[in-house]
Amino acid sequence: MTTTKPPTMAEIASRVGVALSTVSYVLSGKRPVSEDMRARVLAAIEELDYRPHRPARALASGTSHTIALLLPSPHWDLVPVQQTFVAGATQATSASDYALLLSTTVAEPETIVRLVATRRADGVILMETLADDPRVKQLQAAGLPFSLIGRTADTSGISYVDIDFGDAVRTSLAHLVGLGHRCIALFNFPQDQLDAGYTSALIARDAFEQSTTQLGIRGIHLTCPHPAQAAFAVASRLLDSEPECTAAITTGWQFTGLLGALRAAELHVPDDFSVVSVIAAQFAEMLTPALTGVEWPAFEAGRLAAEMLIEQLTDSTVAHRQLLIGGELVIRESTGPARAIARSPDNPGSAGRTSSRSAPKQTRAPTPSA
Amino acid sequence: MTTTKPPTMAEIASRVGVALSTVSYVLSGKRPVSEDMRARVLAAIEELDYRPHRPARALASGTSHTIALLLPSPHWDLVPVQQTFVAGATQATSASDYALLLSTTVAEPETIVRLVATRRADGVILMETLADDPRVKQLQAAGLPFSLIGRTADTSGISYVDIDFGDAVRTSLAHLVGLGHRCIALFNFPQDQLDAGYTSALIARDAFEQSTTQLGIRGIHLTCPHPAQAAFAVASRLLDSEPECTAAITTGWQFTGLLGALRAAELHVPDDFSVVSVIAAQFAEMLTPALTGVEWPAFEAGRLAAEMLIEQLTDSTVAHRQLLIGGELVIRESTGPARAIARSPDNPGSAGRTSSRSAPKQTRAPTPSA
DNA sequence: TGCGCTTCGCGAAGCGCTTCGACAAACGTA
DNA sequence: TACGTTTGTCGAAGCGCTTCGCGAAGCGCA
Repeated sequence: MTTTKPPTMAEIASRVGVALSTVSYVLSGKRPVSEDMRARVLAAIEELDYRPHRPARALASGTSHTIALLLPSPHWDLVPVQQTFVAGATQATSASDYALLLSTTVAEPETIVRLVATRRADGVILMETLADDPRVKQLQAAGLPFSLIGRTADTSGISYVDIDFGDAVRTSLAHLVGLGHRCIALFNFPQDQLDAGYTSALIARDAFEQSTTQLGIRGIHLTCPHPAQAAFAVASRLLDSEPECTAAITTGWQFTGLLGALRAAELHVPDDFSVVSVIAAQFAEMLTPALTGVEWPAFEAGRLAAEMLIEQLTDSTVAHRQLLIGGELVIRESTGPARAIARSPDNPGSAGRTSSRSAPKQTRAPTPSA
Repeated sequence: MTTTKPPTMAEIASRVGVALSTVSYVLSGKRPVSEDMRARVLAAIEELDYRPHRPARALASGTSHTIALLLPSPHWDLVPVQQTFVAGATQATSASDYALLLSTTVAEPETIVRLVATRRADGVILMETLADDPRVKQLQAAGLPFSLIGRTADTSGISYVDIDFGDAVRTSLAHLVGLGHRCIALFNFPQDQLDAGYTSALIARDAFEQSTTQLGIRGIHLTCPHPAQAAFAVASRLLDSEPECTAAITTGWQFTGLLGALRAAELHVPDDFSVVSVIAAQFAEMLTPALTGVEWPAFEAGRLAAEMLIEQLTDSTVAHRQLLIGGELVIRESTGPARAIARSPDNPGSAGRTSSRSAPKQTRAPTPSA
């Protein structure tokens, strides 16, 4: 309606009485411009509220100043950490005056290349990578700039930032072993994700098996179908068949099912059984008992992934950067000393209950607000 | 490295031995092209794997085929429903061969217009609208196409899709009243959000006050600072001072604080107190007890918002569409019949406990997996 | 005073596409 | 057979910007 045609560079130029190219050089700084001229041009730009026409710029310069972020699944059931990755990437992107394109990896892997082939984006950020990711191969084959949130098995020549999952598993194990636990289960991602080569799942498994062996304790590696609902059945079976297992580590949402199963079996957390989540959602402390778990600087990670990519785009000679960021194990109420006496199949939650109930942590209420 | 220059339309044209413009018309269909010619052109396109250069197209046509989605806050602490909105919008966007730009509304409201002024985007989707939203005014003043997920007080001439929050509050109230509750609290969004004019909060309040009056029951309207952690203190105070209050409706995450306070007061859910969440996150059923609450087709909503905008962009004569989508109250384990006897301040959780404990719903365990 | 040198601004040639007017050929009608 | 009409194709003029080569001053130095 009120849409007056926006001013172009030519109008700025003619208004100041200067060549079009001079205006361009004032803006880009790619050639020296006298102080006087620069000031006059900038004044005109200000006055007319001139904005460069991005597509025109993209056409002339051959770069769109845009990066694409590929979401793992179209329905986007991101766990909070992933969501935070996206937030971080968004922020870093706009901070560098880039734009962030959101896209889902649909069935046809073609999508990935298309974004860049059509010059909609200059580079790509990939999430949820597989150990041997076909998308990475495509990008490499096409010679397109990209960075990863996550990593592949062979990381030579690629830029990524990932959370140090292996370290988190080791730290969690150490914590539990320190509390006296000698038989610990790992509730890993679904089996099909392991089979597909989902890197985090593989790393968790390997770190767990290696570390339990090293520590000389018994480790039970479990995979849970459908992470969100999951793990209730798997956990019930475990509690039933492995009475000496007194603690578990979950890689994510499996803890909900696990906690449910523990409740159903009338086992008390942490007196009868300890639980650690290697990815603790922000609401870990809102649960009862509050969940001990590893917290990650996911916003930072997302930011870094974007920055790494933009750096690559800006300066093609820059070296690839690979970043493993550590998490922090926050000890809350779901972990405690191991019971002295093993559960008996008949009388599940009995052993040593009353005695250990008087253990230090018993604040059962969530943090009251001020 | 292997980056051969991608083919242009001119190359397609010369390869087929046809004018550049003909190729363009084959692609756009804006002028008739003979069947024979079209086939030859398409073959060449296929053969050379030609992709239109988007920025060039944008420059020539004056439209970028891109829409921008403005996230509420830079740190993006979206509740799951909001996240799902975004997912829906993403999907609809790519389905229409549009691109979706993600951006955060930073302090300077300037951002909104910039995206369009620089022709990065043709239109904007706004989330988390206020009753009197300055961003909406800006967009209207600038004459830019936009659609809302949410709505403003004055919705004349604007396209939006919103969830029917008022209806959800009424339905929830009816459910509780049907169970015999006569004094019900509403845990609304933080006071500052109400003050800022956050539409959903206002609607919830109004629907609640109107509906309780109509039903002839007592309604207690509460606001909770900081939704995520929140509500513990507010809830404790309520339980303390209002013994006859036997149920509450929360607009979101406040239920975690409320449940905590109930536990601390040794009140059993649902025997002593019923809880409904008007926005039930996907993990409502993973809680113990599983949460009764309203579920929303948020993916649809996001999809629709994007489609409405794209429709506007495509056909400027199209009428504005306003859509209020309903949620479904899913009754789980956190609501039950009201106690017959009121709590006494000294003996909080006693009244009628044992008797009502044998009520129908007592499946306390999460859904076991198959 | 004249030489080469740098400094700064100009003009023009694209970037890859859309779109408009023109025009040749094929059609219908009188 | 001559005429207007449609149908299908072409050429060229941009869209708003970047970038390259050129040249006009202005400089120091002999």
